Amino acid sequence: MTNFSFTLDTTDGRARRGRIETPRGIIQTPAFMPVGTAGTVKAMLPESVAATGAQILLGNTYHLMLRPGAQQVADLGGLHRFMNWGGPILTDSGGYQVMSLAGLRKMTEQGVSFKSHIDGSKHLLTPESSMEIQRLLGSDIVMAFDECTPFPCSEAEAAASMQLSMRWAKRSRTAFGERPGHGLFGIQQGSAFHDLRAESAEKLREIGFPGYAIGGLAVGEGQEIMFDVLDYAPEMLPKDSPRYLMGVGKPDDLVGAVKRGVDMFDCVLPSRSGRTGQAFTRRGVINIRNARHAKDPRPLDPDCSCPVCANYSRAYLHHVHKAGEIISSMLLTWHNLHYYQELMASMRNAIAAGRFTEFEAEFHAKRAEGDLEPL
RNA sequence: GCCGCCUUAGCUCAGUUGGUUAGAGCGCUGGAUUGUGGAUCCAGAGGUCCCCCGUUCGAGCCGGGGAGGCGGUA
Repeated sequence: MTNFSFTLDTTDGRARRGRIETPRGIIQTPAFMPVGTAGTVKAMLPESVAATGAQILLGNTYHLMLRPGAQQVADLGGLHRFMNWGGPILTDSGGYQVMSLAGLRKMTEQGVSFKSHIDGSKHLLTPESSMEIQRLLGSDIVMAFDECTPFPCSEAEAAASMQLSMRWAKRSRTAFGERPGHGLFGIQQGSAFHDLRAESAEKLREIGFPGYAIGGLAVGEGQEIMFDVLDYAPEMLPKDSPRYLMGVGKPDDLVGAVKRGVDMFDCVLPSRSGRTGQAFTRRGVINIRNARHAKDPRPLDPDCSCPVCANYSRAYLHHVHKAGEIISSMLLTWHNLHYYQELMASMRNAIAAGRFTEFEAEFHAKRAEGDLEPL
């Protein structure tokens, strides 16, 4: 198991059950990757993240480049050792920050110069430097450097952005070179335009990657448009490689995307929402700060097997959240990540059993019931 | 007892020479958050301007009286 490989075990409709094998461990797909931007899944110990069932984490080139610096991470033994996570790590290339930090950067054909939001210092990210930084970090799955195309945008803008990302994908592939045990993923762009998505997929396939991401979604277009794109975009990518939908999403986004043939996801929502008081449950989303939870002795989700639901009441979680206590972020993030992993596991089981359609119906039926009746 | 200062939203306080529907921060009640620039952002509710009388076209603001609080002093 010294190389990087993907095996497709079962399909059910367009939904796929498979596994990615890396020297650092196996990733069962469909998979959800918790986001650990700056070398930590905020509010979580690595062993707690592992206990939720997560098999791979996401880290970020841009943030680690600024602080503490890629070379420093490398000098301290690489990101895995630095943050005490022994499993696989995927690193984003900085492409998302090209969009999200639009006010702090300048783009050229060569790459993107950023003005650090921390100290104002200037930093240049290019396909070559992004590959070098991700190599220094030691990430197992490296993402090509791209521009996450904003939404909405005209077809001409989407085309120009996609073409640039494809030229950068080629440069990323060249700069990545051959690194046994590590994989470089290309990223499809093209916004919500079918022909651009097709052209992007074709260019990526010509370059050749061990995995492919669908980028530029979940950027404000809404679920309906996103699903429209996912009705055709995954099929444009090779069947025998993992397909990674970047930045997605809410639980029902994940279910709809798996149904349409997506294998991997990452999203800040379970961790960020955990810090701002939102909990994901089988019955939908609840906001723990709402006054109706103040005296409720019941768990967040009575059907959840996580330690938070086993040991803490909504009333306690309400109290510690309103009091601004650190444990509030810890417990809600833990529950949310556990829920996401249980959701992925149940989808994997459903695909393996050939009953994804039934699973989807049950998933939506439970949510339609709504949250627990007030006491 | 006397002197001074104070009293406006749940709390801490702004409020111009008297002029439409009296504001802020925090708190409260909700909402948002999708490859993390979020102790963030958005919205809403909430007032007998201590009470009474007077002046005035018009008073949170001016005058008189009263109540309560803080400080000083004998």
